[in-house]
This record gives sequence, C-alpha cells and structure tokens, in this order.
Amino acid sequence: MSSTIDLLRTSGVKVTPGRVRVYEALAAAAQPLSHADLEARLPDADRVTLYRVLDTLVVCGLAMKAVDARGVFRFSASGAQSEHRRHAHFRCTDCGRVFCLKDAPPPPPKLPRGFRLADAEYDLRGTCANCARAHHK
Amino acid sequence: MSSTIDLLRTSGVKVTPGRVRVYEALAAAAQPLSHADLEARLPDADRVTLYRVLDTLVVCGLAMKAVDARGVFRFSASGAQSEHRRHAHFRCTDCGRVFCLKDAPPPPPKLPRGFRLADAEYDLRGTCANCARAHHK
DNA sequence: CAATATTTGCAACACTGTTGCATTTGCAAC
DNA sequence: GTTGCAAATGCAACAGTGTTGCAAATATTG
Ligand SMILES: [Mn+2]
Ligand SMILES: [Mn+2]
Ligand SMILES: [Zn+2]
Ligand SMILES: [Zn+2]
Repeated sequence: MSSTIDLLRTSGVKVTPGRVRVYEALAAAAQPLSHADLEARLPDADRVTLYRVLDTLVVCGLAMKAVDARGVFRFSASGAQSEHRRHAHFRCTDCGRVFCLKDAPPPPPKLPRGFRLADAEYDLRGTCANCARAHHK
Repeated sequence: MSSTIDLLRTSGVKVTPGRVRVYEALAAAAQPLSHADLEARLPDADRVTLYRVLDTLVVCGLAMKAVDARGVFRFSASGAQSEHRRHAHFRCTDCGRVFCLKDAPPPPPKLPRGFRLADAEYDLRGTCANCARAHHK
C-alpha cells in the first residue's frame, strides 16, 4: 500500500498539499468527478489551482480525463498509468460510472500521409448491467 | 429529392429561413458541425436563434447532437449520422479540424454480462498534415 | 540555510450555452 | 387578401466551464 505522497514522487512531480488532497478525493470517489464535484469536496481549494492540479495528475498518469454526456470533463484516479492504457473503457450513460474492459484496445487505423497520432481512445457508451436491470424491471 | 422545406413541414415545425439554412448547412457538411462552425457558415444568424434552431431540429428528429472530445456539442443532419458511424475520426489538436478516416471502426470488444452497448467512437487525436508541416518548419 | 524552478492565488478573460422579454413572422381561419 | 395568434426571432443579460498572465509563496536540491 503505497502512500499518495509516494505515488506523486514516483510520477516525477512535486508533492504539494493540493495534489495530495485532489488525488485522494479522486481515489476515494465511486464515480469520475467533475471540477464542480471536487470544489464541493475541497471547499478551500482555489478554482484555477484545482484545474491545474487535475491537469498535472492527468499528464503524469495518475488520473484520467473524459468528457461526459453534458460536455463536462470528469476525472478519475488511475492507480497505475500503464494499467488504463492497455484496455478500453465503457461509460454507463445512466449512472455515469466508467468500467475497465478486459480486451486490449484496437490497433490505430491508417492515417493520411503526414498525420501524426498523439493519442487514441476507444470510447464505448451504453448501460451497465446494474442500470440495464433496474431499467428493465 | 425532397426539399428542405418539405422535410421541415413533414416534421411538424414551422418553416423559417433560419431553419432551412441551418438544416442545409448540416446536410452539406462533411463532418458534424459545432455551433461555432455554423456561426462561421451563417454569419448573419443570431447566436441564440442558432442554438434554438439546432435544438428544434434535434427534437423533431432532423438532426443529431453529440458531444465531442473537447466537450463541445456537434450537430449533423440525421441522414448523415449513419454515414459517420461507419468510420473513425481524427481530430487535430492544433487547428481543431476533424477528419473522416477511410478505415472502418474496429469491432467492439466483448462486454461483461448484462452490459448494453449503445454507441462507440474511436477517437484519434494528434496533428494533421498541415499543422505538422507548419510546426516543423 | 540559500538558490531556483514550480506552484499557487487572484483577477481578468474567452467560450459555450441559457433565460427573459419585447418584437416580428409563419400560418391558418376567415 | 386581411386578420389573429401562437410560435419564432433578436437582443441583452446571465451562468457555467475552462484558460491566461503575473506577482507572491513554496517544494526541492545542494
Ligand atoms: Mn481502465
Ligand atoms: Mn465522418
Ligand atoms: Zn450504470
Ligand atoms: Zn491541424
């Protein structure tokens, strides 16, 4: 069980109280959190600092960023960076939860000449088992 | 070839110049258009009216609304939507343009028992040929 | 402890989308 | 064609989300 401080240090970023608290809020959450969700959980945090801390966590691989159905970014802790890059994700449009799938992400398709691929994401949406059952009963 | 006016009338909404122009811009577009894209194509249109027209087209079934990777809503004429489901898209993080790729999207991976797939999108990001060249000079 | 590169807090801003309200307009009934 | 009215439009003001510039504070290194 490695501490949040160790995680940050290992990821090569400075350890600051803001980063520790934000990461721990993400890790403790059952669902991906929006910036507004985090402001509610950390009332003392500065708005802009919060955006920048989230950005840092994403860049260093400790968090994942995805857009929800309303067009708002949601963040979730990703214990190990390489873990989530090796599989696709499924987002339930009912409850908002994100599930990690077993299968490897598909290989990127051919790009036109001169194009450079920086990042790829296979985004699957639908209803999870829980919500499908609840919906159906 | 049914006219836009007929389409609107059949959908049970009033026929106005704004609705005709917006629908035709969507139908003529190669990719889903954001509100900003449409403002550029229809410089005389009022911002708010444009939002309301788009909303009307979605409600009456003539357009589809989806959120893109930046969290911005993009609209497409209903007929065109099925077209874009048959290939993946590449978004240039420099200029923001979206390119339709030739290859078919990869087959969806196996989902856990009870999960229902509603929609899938293979989202590729990077720099397009133009921006890569400009960046490199 | 001192040096310094990062990070923070704050103000100001940009972009996306919404609401209220007075005016205009599409369309149906006459 | 004229009239009446519900619906659509234009405009101003606003709310939410995210960004940028810059001075002050602070985490790390030595
Ligand atoms: Mn995952
Ligand atoms: Mn396409
Ligand atoms: Zn669910
Ligand atoms: Zn580009």
